[in-house]
Amino acid sequence: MGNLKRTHSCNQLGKDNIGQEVTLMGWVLRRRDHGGVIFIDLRDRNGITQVVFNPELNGEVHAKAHGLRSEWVLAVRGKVNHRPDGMINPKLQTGEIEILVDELRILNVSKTPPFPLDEETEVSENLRLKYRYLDLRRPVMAENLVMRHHACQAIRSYLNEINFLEIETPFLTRSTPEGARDYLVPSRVNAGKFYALPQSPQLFKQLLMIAGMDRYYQIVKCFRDEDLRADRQPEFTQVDMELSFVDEEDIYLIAEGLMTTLLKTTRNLEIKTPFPRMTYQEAMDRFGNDKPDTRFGLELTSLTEVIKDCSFKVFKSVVEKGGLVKSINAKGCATFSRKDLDDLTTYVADFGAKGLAWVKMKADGEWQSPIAKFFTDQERAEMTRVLGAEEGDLLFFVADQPAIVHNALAELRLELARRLELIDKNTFDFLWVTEFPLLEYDHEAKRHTAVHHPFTAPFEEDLALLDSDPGKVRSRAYDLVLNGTEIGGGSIRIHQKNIQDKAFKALGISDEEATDKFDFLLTALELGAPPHAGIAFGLDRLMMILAGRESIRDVIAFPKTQKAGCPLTDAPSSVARKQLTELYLRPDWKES
RNA sequence: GGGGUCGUAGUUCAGUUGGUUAGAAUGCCGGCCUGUCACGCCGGAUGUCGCCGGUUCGAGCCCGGUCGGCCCCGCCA
Repeated sequence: MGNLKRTHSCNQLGKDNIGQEVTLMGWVLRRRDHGGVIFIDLRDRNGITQVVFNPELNGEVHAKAHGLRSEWVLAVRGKVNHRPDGMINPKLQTGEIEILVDELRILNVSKTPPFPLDEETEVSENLRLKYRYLDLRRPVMAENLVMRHHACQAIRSYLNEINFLEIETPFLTRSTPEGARDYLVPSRVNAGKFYALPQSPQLFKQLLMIAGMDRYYQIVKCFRDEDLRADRQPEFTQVDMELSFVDEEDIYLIAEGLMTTLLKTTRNLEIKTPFPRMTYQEAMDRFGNDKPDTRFGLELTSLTEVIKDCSFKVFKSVVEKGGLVKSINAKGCATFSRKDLDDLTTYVADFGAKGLAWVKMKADGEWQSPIAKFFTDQERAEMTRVLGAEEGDLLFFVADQPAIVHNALAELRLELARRLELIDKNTFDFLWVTEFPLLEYDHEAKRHTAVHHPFTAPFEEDLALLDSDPGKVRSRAYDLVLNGTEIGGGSIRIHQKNIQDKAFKALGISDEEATDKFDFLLTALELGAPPHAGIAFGLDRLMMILAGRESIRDVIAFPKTQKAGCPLTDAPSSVARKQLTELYLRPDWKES
């Protein structure tokens, strides 16, 4: 760079700087060479400034500028010039000015980039990830990282202000049962033993409460070795927190304040608090899942009562076997074609529905439907009434076991909303979902597993049910849902050993196993554990929603592909035989 | 583990019923051009049609397999 010092960023200069001598450094975005005057759009993280090489002003520098190419790295020194009349570019922040270059230094040359770094071309994600450092030069991508930085700053200052301590917890820790598959790290100094990377700092943050830290937070990586999705990476970031001497209301208040701060910082939006709340049961009944998108209607209506004695065998037998019949009224959708209906039937089949019955509402309450004939006039009238169906409406029915009915109709509801464009992209609807069941039955493992995690406190009045009817026990867990995405969750924790013992028992964890795996926690609970509770937010998902992106990969600097690989570094990779033997791993592993 | 979809020039894509020399745009290279801003004009070069095998007189196109990207189901306390 010689004696040149950068004086401004490429988004900084305006009318007020006219006449000043400045030095900019950045990358060549585009070159417009007129034979005479040459324009270069110089780009850095912040924006773009047009720099001008005029042969009449400086022939030597102009000649040098002729050879500039895309993504060369430059330092330019020159005067800020008011652009001539009619030459102002309103699309640029710096569009009123340009730099008349006196000195050009080529800090580095570049090969022709493997893909254009403009905003127009849609480049395959694999290529973008292989050259992520080029991809991130694109302003849209850079803006996502800048927004994420500002969000983290806002989170830290908000929590610091209300007496939270940021405390680090180990990455090399022990594997615990329950939950996701662990990433394992072999121990060199302990033959045959393994660390696990944390799925969350759950137990450590509880131990920090027992240590009297009172309020803890951490913006921290968590690791889960499960398959990837657009909103799931094997390593992801949580805003993790834990508080002592609090109940649900304290958590809600602090979380709502945090979300308010985030929306203000990232989108300059004021949001309304307190957030609405809904029990798990109500969410399932009305929306079919525990993370309802409340930006639109299309709610589910139960018809089980109405049709339980009907003569339609499909519906009747489902009800007799403990199933449900539920329906969505798609207002005004009677114009859907046969193909639309077939597509939707195929769509819900992915979610386990064996069929999708439909009714097109005609004049005078008449049903146009393959299943109309199975019902009496009275039954049809009653269903029409319950669903509030009117001429022009389209009714969908799914009959099956509750889990399938709810899942299929919840997904149908979302698909209908997308097709009908019912979702306002500028709305941010938060919702607390509460009173989750403590346990759910795992048919494969033939035992109950924790819906949240094994350290979640049950409702006190439900404690007696732990032995008699464990599936009925409600937990003091809560999820925060934003626009139909679970962005956070937590619970009041168990802080008494006898309750924790009961919880392990209900999960089918024997005393021996509990002692083996969780002795440190059980011991700690007996040494003055305060009542405590916590919550964790998925930062990647939050940023994805706030940045209006479809994938968390767009808000992560170096994300993984669906195969959990990194096209840039080519991780994961083979390792030297010696590395394996040092770790007491058999180096000649073959697929059996 | 399963389903769907994509893979052709550096990039984004087109490629008919299986038929002769695989195209377009953009980028790249060269020339011209003093006010552009996705500058313009003229010219030029550029292909392991992901990979392997099969069917066929003949395969970018059909079939089987495989690798990779993306979306989804399962999975993700």
